[in-house]
Formats: sequence, C-alpha cells, structure tokens
Amino acid sequence: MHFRKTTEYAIRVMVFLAENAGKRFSVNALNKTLDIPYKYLGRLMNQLAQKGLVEVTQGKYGGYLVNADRLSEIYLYQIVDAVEGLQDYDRCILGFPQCSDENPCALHHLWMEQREAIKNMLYSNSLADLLKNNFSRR
Amino acid sequence: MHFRKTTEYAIRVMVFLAENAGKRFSVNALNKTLDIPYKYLGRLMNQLAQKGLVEVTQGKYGGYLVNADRLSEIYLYQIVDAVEGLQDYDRCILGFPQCSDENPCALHHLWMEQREAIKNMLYSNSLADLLKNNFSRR
DNA sequence: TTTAATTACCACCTTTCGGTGGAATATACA
DNA sequence: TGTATATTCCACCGAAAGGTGGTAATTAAA
Repeated sequence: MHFRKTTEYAIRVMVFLAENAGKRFSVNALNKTLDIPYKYLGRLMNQLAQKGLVEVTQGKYGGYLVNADRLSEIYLYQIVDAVEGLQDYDRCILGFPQCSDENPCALHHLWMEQREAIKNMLYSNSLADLLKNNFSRR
Repeated sequence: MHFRKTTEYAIRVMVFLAENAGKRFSVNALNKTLDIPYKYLGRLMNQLAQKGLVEVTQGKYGGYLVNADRLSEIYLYQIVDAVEGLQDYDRCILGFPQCSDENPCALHHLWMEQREAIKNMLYSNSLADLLKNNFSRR
C-alpha cells in the first residue's frame, strides 16, 4: 500500500514551495535541497506547471514558484491527481466489476472505509492547512 | 494509492479458498474461476504455500487448500506481507529520514493516521472475520 | 548582440512488476 | 509400471515506472 515515488516527489516539492511561497527556485536549486534526481525533477516540474499547480518562468533567473495567495486553493488531491490520477480510489480491491454497496465483496466495507478516509484527507487539506499544522481530519 | 496487482490477486485467491475451506483446487480450477493468469497464478500459489498460508499437495488430484480451522489464524497482514511486504507502512511520505512524532514533516500526523488505520485493518481481520461479514474496525 | 542560466522537448536507458513457455518432478490410480 | 494430471523450477518476455543525456528554445543582463 503506497503512493508512487513520483507522487511522493510531487508532494515533497509542493510542500517545499509552499513553505517558501513567493520565492522562485530553479530545478537545480530544488534538486540540491530536495534530493530528487535532477532530470526527473525537471520533467516533474514541467508537469506540475502544465497542470497549473506551480508558476513557471523560463530563461535566465527563471524557475518555479507557488504564490502565497494560492496556498489555500491547492489541495493534496490535485497534486496526486496531477501525477498518478485518482482512479485507484474507486476500484474493488478484489477486482470484481459488479462490486458495490448493494452487492459487496468480502472486503468491500472494510476497504471502502479506508479509501474514503484517505480521499477525505486528500480533499480536505490544502497546502495552507499543512503549513498551519492545522490538519483537517475530515 | 494502491496495492500491487499481485497483492490483489493474493487476497482474491485467499478469500476464495476461505469461502471454500477444506476443498482442494488446482491452479487450473482457480484460474478459471478467479480470472488470474494461469502461469502467474501458479507462481503465486507456490509462494503462498511456501509462506505457509495455504496447504499444497503435488501430483495428480493435487492442488491448494485452506483448512477451515485455520481461517481464524490467517490475517490480512500476512497475505500482504507474503507478497509485497509491510515496509511501506513505516516510511515518511516526504522521504525525510529524520521524520518522527517529535520531529514531524508537514504531513506526518495526517499520514500516520491513515497508515495506522490501514495497518489496524490488516492486523485485526482474519479470513474468518471476512467470511462472517463481521469486519473488525480496530 | 553575445553570453550564461534557465526551462522544454525528445529519445533512450534501467529496474521492477506482471506475465509466459517449457521441461522436470511428483503422485494417484488403472 | 505406465499414464494422466498436478506442482515446481528456470529462463525469458513485455510493459510501465523511474531515471539519464543531449540539444533547442527562452530570457536577463553585461
């Protein structure tokens, strides 16, 4: 049970940029402080920029940033969605296509509960919430 | 956020064998009812047998089974552990090696809570619990 | 206008996971 | 003891995820 490595990278970068909101960082700088492979990180940042999660400026002294006034608009689920998608949260763990609340597999209720809890966490916490250490549990 | 496909296969097989406890099934039979690739399933069953989660008999009329009196001894965590391991449940999601309750990363508390909930689910539900539709939440 | 620092893009490499093929071995039973 | 039906084992294949290298495009500033 885990997020993809890429997802962890994405969250790591976004949290860092949030902590330093308004400041611009080159991939080089991010690579040095965040321990994510340079080239891979470059591609990831590009992806996050295209999804609108970070602002980018090209050329010399360019780089990526998150504006302070956007912190409360960027939620964890958007970061996860940008890199690995959210499909996994609606599949039966036993792979039964007809699995539902009415026709549940042996793990349905159990599994639903966990999935919903994680979903809730992702949907109810913005970068601002994380910084405030003001985590929303539901 | 997801289990490996192999883990889903393993759970699927174990639940099926639990529902038919005491009956022996060849890989061929399991393959037909469970929609898991024949050869891959063979290897998986072998793995589960070696970990002691199923009983195996070789040769003609051989196959795999779970004894009814073991249903309450086999927990979900053992199945997960047998195929993908349990390491992931103790790593910082932001990859900070020094992350701990005392020195938490921005997601520590939030993430801990989810992980612990999943762990609890895996550690407190045996095959017997699943069959009873008597899921234990903690 | 040149240079340096940067992102963007494209192709490829490596590792891991999921999946396949084939032969060796085991076993029940006719 | 022969045969059919199993598991076991080993090597390989293919796809996806993670990671690298090189070059073109962009931009600030000397």
